Amino acid sequence: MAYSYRYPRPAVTADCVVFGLDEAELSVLLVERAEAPFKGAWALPGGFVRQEEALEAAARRELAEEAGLTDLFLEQLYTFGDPGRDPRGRVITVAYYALVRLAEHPARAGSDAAAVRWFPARRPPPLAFDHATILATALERLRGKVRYKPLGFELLPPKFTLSQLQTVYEAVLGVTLDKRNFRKKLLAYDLVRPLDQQLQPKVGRPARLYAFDRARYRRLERDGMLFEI
Amino acid sequence: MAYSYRYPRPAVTADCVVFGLDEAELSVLLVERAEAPFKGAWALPGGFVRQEEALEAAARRELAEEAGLTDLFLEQLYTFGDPGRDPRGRVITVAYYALVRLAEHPARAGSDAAAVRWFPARRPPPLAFDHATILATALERLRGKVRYKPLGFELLPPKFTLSQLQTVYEAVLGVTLDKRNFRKKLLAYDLVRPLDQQLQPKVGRPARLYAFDRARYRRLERDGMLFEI
DNA sequence: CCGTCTTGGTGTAGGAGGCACACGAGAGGA
DNA sequence: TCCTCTCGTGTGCCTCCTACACCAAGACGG
Repeated sequence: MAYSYRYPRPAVTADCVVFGLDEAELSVLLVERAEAPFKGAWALPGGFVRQEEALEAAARRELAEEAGLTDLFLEQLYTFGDPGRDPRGRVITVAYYALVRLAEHPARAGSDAAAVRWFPARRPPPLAFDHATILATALERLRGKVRYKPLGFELLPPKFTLSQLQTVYEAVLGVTLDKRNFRKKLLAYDLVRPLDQQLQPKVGRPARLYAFDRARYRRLERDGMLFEI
Repeated sequence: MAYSYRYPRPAVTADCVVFGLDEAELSVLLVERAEAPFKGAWALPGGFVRQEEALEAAARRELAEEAGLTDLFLEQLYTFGDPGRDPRGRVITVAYYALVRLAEHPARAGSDAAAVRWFPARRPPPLAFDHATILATALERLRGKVRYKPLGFELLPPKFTLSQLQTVYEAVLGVTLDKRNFRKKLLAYDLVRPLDQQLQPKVGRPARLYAFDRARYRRLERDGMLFEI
């Protein structure tokens, strides 16, 4: 069976830049390509968009198929469509970026990929296609957006300590922040709710756990206030 | 002649949200559709991406063909691809937004459109397809980005008065700004170069002209300083 | 049991920058 | 000459940002 069109049409894929946080380093999930072109090279998870499938749905499906990831924060990044970016012909890629709690998602290959692994996001291996450009674009977007949208929480478990949250911001922004100022500013927004629980670290004093309060964030957003780290 | 593929492929279009500034109101350029579907309705300028054409190039070509616009500031906005957004079948639209100096570009229909007109960007007529959604997305992006990127200058002629610039920001942000504070803040960035020329308004005192200094902006950007209105 | 190690948690003072605010200047037209 | 209109300018207050250091709580080992 074949599909015929009067004019040539590009193929369309949805690819994902999945970020996770490994201790204090920002990581990106890559899959080893099982097929030519770039067989054996590392690439972003993704694949062709089906005819009756929304773009974001395609991205989520590919993540589930290739890496077993479901229910993650996912947002459209940019669309890459230069002729020649894929040796097979004209392929337009709608790129997404995703944030996951890495601890909950150890790398495991899904049915469609030879291997799946986390890599340091700022020191990736050589990538297939123009995926290095896509990754760089995603890093830039993440760095820009984390400052005024509550993305940082997506990289952490539902209950987290303020030190962990600070680590997230430091990893994403690539800077070090003052502990007292960070806590003061964050608590002033009233976006995190302190819990009556503590997290026992390997060594040192136990730390209080907090939870992100999405309802309060929406209220803040509606009132025109803007959250800024 | 027909093109056959093993799997069905979506058609891909590039559509543009073109903003201009008419006195103190933000305007958007729309074209009247000459063909079904939505024949006679207003729509964003745009059209199909050719096989060997980059996405942005397609957007620029359509703007030239449909509205005679060339050499404008253009940036990718978002990609819209829900099944069912076009009654002809699966169509994925890579949307761009553009900023032009409206005074230099009176509306005139190009070869491919029945009519071209400027409309108030916040009170558009009913639009074809999901173009109202695309316009709303563009407005939101513009409002967000104008605060930290020097987009405002793209809506003005190369030589402008500070009052005109303030009007741009007020139109885009939808707020009123204090004249003294606006000037103080802007001049502190050293991004506009005062000229030894004046603009004579219809009535009132003549105003000094300024020019945006792109080189200084790049330097500022490189030094990690961020421009914020 | 006590000392040491490690991480958690807290307050203040000084300075920069945002914001609110009013009036004289220059030009044209009546 | 006077009226009207737009341009252009400075200050004071108050908020928020930043820089900075020490005690607390628990674990572990000697």
